[in-house]
Amino acid sequence: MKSAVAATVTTALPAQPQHGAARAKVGEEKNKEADGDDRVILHFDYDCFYASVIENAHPALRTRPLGVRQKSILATCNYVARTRGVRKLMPVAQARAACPDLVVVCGEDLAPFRDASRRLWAFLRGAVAGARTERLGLDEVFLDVTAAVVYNRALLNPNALRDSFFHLSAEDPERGFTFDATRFAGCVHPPPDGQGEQHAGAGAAVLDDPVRVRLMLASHLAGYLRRRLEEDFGYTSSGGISTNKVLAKLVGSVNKPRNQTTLLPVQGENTIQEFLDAHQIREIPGIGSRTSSIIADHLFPPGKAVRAGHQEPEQQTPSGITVRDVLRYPDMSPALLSRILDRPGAERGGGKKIWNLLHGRDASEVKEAGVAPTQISVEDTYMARPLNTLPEALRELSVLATSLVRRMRADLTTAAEELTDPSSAGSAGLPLGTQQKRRWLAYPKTLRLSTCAHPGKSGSVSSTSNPSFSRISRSQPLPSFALDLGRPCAEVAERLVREALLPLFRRLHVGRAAGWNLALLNVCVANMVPVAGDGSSGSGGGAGGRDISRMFRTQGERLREWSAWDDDATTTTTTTTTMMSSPSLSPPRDRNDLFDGKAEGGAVANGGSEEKNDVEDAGSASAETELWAVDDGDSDSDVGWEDEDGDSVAQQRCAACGHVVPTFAMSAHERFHAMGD
DNA sequence: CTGGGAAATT
DNA sequence: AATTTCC
Ligand SMILES: Nc1ccn([C@H]2C[C@H](O)[C@@H](COP(=O)(O)OP(=O)(O)OP(=O)(O)O)O2)c(=O)n1
Ligand SMILES: [Mn+2]
Repeated sequence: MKSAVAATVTTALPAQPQHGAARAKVGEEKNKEADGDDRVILHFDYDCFYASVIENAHPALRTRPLGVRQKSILATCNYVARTRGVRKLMPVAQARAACPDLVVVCGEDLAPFRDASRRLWAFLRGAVAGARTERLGLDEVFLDVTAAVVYNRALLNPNALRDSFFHLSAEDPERGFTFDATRFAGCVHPPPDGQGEQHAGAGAAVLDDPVRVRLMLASHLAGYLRRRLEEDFGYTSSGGISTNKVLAKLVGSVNKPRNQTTLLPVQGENTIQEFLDAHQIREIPGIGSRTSSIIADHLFPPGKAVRAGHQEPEQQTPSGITVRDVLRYPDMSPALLSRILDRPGAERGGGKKIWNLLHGRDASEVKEAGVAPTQISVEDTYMARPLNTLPEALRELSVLATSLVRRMRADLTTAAEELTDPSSAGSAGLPLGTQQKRRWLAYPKTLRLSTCAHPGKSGSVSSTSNPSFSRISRSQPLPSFALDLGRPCAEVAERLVREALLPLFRRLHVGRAAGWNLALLNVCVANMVPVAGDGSSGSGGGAGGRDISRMFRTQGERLREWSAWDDDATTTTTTTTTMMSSPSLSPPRDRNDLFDGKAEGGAVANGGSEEKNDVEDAGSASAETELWAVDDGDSDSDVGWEDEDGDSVAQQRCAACGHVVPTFAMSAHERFHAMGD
């Protein structure tokens, strides 16, 4: 609250002569509402992520319609299933009706997905020096690659654009890749004339349009990173390239599976607004179902006029209102939006924020995620048979607490190296085989228990956008014994139940000894305090190998690496010709030294955590045989991975189950054997 | 027969 | 402690 100086946004801008390539003063970000094209942001969204994790562990499933189930809905499904009418978040019964031979795998334990997500994130975060990375959920990553792109723009050689080299580090000239700077990688959004809707590779970049050149460079960077994710890790993704987070994410969904799209403003056209106008407001990241329906109800009151003509009883979330509908509404303005959305508990600058999103403006920074989570929770639902008696509740609390303690140890501790060895700053230094002493990276201060009562059988209101019933929660300080690493998880968990969770439970349901009809329990630790000497964002679950980017973690240092070229970028428009690095260095085409395929977060004892992924087959009774039958088709089971190239993928045979698995996926496959069964 | 989370904001 | 957003 110290200097709310620039809070009012008006800010006359008399003296801001810099144009185009002016880099952002990183310290302040609030009042720069100017063009908003001073950054370059990449967004990655892994394709059908949970399903991809399962497929990498069981490659035979790749060619089959696959759904990943949590209780009675499918969290996601692969693209084979989608062509057969299966959709994300679809009830299992409905999915099976649409696709009788759907293979259904249980995905209630998120550990495998969390683990895969972390390995991909560790790669992305070490891949581009000076870039900041932000994770959103398990399968999305934003990268702010402005510094690297500006640097590489300065090094472009106009006389040899086709043989350009993209530097991933200013310090190690060999780190990078070759690319053709006369074209974009992947798709561009408004599709260039003549080209079909889908394909791009779009036209030569005009060298004097700095934004266009930066986006061109970024498209190649995104393409390179996506190729690494696919070839080295086995995960395809969709990429979006633009100048802020909301646009990068939105445009990435234009060409969905295994593709990427760059939002490329066309001179003299209102490219960005036209792109946004056609979207349903609910589709804009940051405008959720709640906001969306409030706006819709205000513009088209339910009792009155007919909406646009097409309001079929189907149409779940989108609600039919487009960005254009909102912006064309009489007297629409940030202030009007604020009034519409105003209500107790509403967000402070809500109207203005929504207004900006509707215009594609998003000044929010890509926030570097700390290695340690700020919250860990474990939950289970009991829709089929709600909890009503104390023994039941205690049993479930015990299960959840055990799982929570295990996760605390996995995600909040690291191998304790220390002990008179400061030389570990540089690189690896793995304590081989020594007893796994671990120490806390951060410890939680708060324990919270949440419950949720069953909605009730008498068909209460199930409006599409409200939670069927509200959660209630109580919290208390986390007892210190919960941090004792010397005791078994189960023992700590039992004590946690008796001394903390049960009291919390009684506070939640005062005066009722039974008959709560609970449909959900959630146990959560939060309020993490970083352990001194480590910093919450320091080392931890990151890649074990050398990670150059770690040296540029702070903002000041981040800019320093690229800064020599950043400064004169504006003045020297075409004088960079002599700075070309030799493309003959030719980057390592095949193998990436950042990837050593080791397990990372799951170092802590993990054995038989709960259930492995059970496979069910709808059509036939032979559930198990579907998965483990090796002989069915060695030849055809991997067809999907030879799609475009015609190159075959290196494969190995799993010693445990005999299955043929691509080399890159072998470590994931083996992890599945280790997990259960 | 409608998951299992994580984060920001108030 | 609750709501809302995101996946
Ligand atoms: N309401 C949601 C949304 C997502 N997820 C999980 C399952 C997804 O696999 C993963 C990623 O979410 P996405 O929306 O990106 O969906 P997918 O990656 O599965 O599919 P797509 O290829 O459309 O990105 O997060 C979930 O459990 N519940
Ligand atoms: Mn995804």
